[in-house]
Amino acid sequence: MEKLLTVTELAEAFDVTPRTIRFYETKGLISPQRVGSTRVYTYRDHARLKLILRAKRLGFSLTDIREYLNLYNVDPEQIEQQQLLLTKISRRIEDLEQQQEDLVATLVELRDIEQQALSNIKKKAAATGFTE
Amino acid sequence: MEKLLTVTELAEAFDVTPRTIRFYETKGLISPQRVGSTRVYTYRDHARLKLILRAKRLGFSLTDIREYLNLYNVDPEQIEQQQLLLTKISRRIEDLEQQQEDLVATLVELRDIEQQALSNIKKKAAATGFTE
DNA sequence: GAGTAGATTGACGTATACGTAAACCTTCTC
DNA sequence: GAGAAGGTTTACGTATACGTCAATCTACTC
Repeated sequence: MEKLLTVTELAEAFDVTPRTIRFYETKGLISPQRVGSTRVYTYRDHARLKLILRAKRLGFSLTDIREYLNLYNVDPEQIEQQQLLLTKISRRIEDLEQQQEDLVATLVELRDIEQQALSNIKKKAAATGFTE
Repeated sequence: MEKLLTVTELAEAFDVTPRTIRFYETKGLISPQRVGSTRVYTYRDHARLKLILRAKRLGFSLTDIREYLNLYNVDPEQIEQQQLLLTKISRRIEDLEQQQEDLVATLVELRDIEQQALSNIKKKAAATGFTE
């Protein structure tokens, strides 16, 4: 038996607000079943939201994320769809590789500043006479 | 002698609009000299904009970027400043390492989908009798 | 010196991504 | 059965990041 979640429960699981999840639904990112009018979320929805939030942390727009999620649902029988899928994926991968470069470069610089800060503190400590 | 650039020239160099650069100025991200009322940008401004746009690609908000740029301008003599700098940098680094994880995970999944698509196409080609 | 090219400062418009409040339903619980 | 708890939709509000004029001001150029 699968444990079903309410909006609030799912929201708390990922530290977002229910409003956010409902908003994503209006944007077509996630579509839970209903019991009456109440939304209920399955494990699959949980996994889907996880994907959404990960993509958000990477700076994707909700529209981009919708596109991204759709990559998972392409009919394996339709060759043309698969071909199109390949080109879309290629573009995404290129973007992410660019981002990876940016990330590495930024990390290098931050760690450099960090080292300088440490050395500055050391110097000052020595100059002030930390042995007293 | 240093080659000075106008807004439009700098904008073209990075494929953004002059409006964008002026907007960044109102946000305190970049502050060129003036000749009369006209903005002129030095090589340092060029480098600074490069940093800004790189951070943007990583999904930083302009406010975050302002903070980020300020990390470069902390007085090396003020130990307290340097201490504060260290904690700020640590947080940034943590964020970026999280992002790196996200990135790697996403890339793995995309490449997986890519392989499946390729295999789907291959199968279909075989089934349709591509030898004829 | 009239025109054109490119710069400037407002000021308003717009898309994205939610926050927030109002009004309304169910569903327990006592 | 009255109320509290948590769900729903609808609608307006808001911060961010610019786009898009409009009006104005030099600075050449012919």
